[in-house]
Amino acid sequence: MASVTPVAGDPDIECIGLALESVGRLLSQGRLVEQILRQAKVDAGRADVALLHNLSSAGDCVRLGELADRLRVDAPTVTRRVQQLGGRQLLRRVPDPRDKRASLVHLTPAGARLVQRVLCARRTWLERVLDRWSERDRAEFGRLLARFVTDVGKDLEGPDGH
Amino acid sequence: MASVTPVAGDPDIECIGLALESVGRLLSQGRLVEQILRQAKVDAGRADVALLHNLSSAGDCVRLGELADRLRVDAPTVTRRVQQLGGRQLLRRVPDPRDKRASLVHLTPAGARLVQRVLCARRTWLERVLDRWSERDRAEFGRLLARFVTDVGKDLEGPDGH
DNA sequence: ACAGTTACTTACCGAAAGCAACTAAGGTGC
DNA sequence: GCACCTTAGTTGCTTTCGGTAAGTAACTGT
Repeated sequence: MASVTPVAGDPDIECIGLALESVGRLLSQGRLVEQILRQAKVDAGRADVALLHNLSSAGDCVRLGELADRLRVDAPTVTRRVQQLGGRQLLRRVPDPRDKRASLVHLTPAGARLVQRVLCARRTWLERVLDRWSERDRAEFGRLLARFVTDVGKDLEGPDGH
Repeated sequence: MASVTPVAGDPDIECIGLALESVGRLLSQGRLVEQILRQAKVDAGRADVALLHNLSSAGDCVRLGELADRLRVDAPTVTRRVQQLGGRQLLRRVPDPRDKRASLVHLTPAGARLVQRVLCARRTWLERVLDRWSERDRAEFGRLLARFVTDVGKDLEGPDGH
């Protein structure tokens, strides 16, 4: 019993679904990511790195709420990470001059260096993994993956309003 | 400060890395997956589903250790999941006749039905997300994603031996 | 100016997985 | 056949990550 899907759909869809499941497990499940972080001599969890990286690509001075939206987590999660990272001098908070409820966050030089180390380690890892890929496959993979991310994002925002 | 990568590498690599980060967050972080599960009326976590699905594609009667290898988690994790899923009659354990230390696991009909519901919901979701994708892009995405998974797997096993 | 909303915080909880230490069963050498 | 090591699984404890609920302070529309 078990084994095959009785209701067969588009085989490409099944293939994507299966691979996506594996990718999700690989990427989320400590192991791989933490290994890259250790190698980058970075003492921070995945969530920390994601926040810092996001901050680095978001330009200076982002509000906490915007960070939450970008990371697709909710407010308390961002609050905690920011507090912790602030304590470690990896980012700094300044009050928003236009809204006294809010605060703006920006990377410190140390935070920026950390992000660079992570990006560098990730690039090294990816280059190793994609070693035998053709130039064309890499470009195609990047393009499709990016498109997938935006389409999933749109789908998440679509049904229940923003 | 911040913003761009001072050390630029292959732009495709950067693009893939960036998208991969997003995909990882999307797939690991409850939200999306749990939404699919809820819609499939499945009362089980991601880890449970991953185990059951793996079991379903592994054929009958797999040992716990083999499950751990396939899922890339360690033994205690599998033990706990199997205990819980066994209690819910979604899988059954039988002692391994050839090794009294080990036990074999197989899906029950209820477990197989659960997996089918999840696959079905996932297919529906993916079809919606990939709605406007060309046939060619879907096929290409599936191919590249699958290749990526196997290459990452090889990389994980390579350095430190299996 | 008062009600309602927004931005963030605090406190509590659950899911998932890792590590260390343990038990039981299987194999090896002598 | 008996020490000895290895392997399969289990149990207990810890960490990381994130969500929900409830609260406070600041903004905003009428």
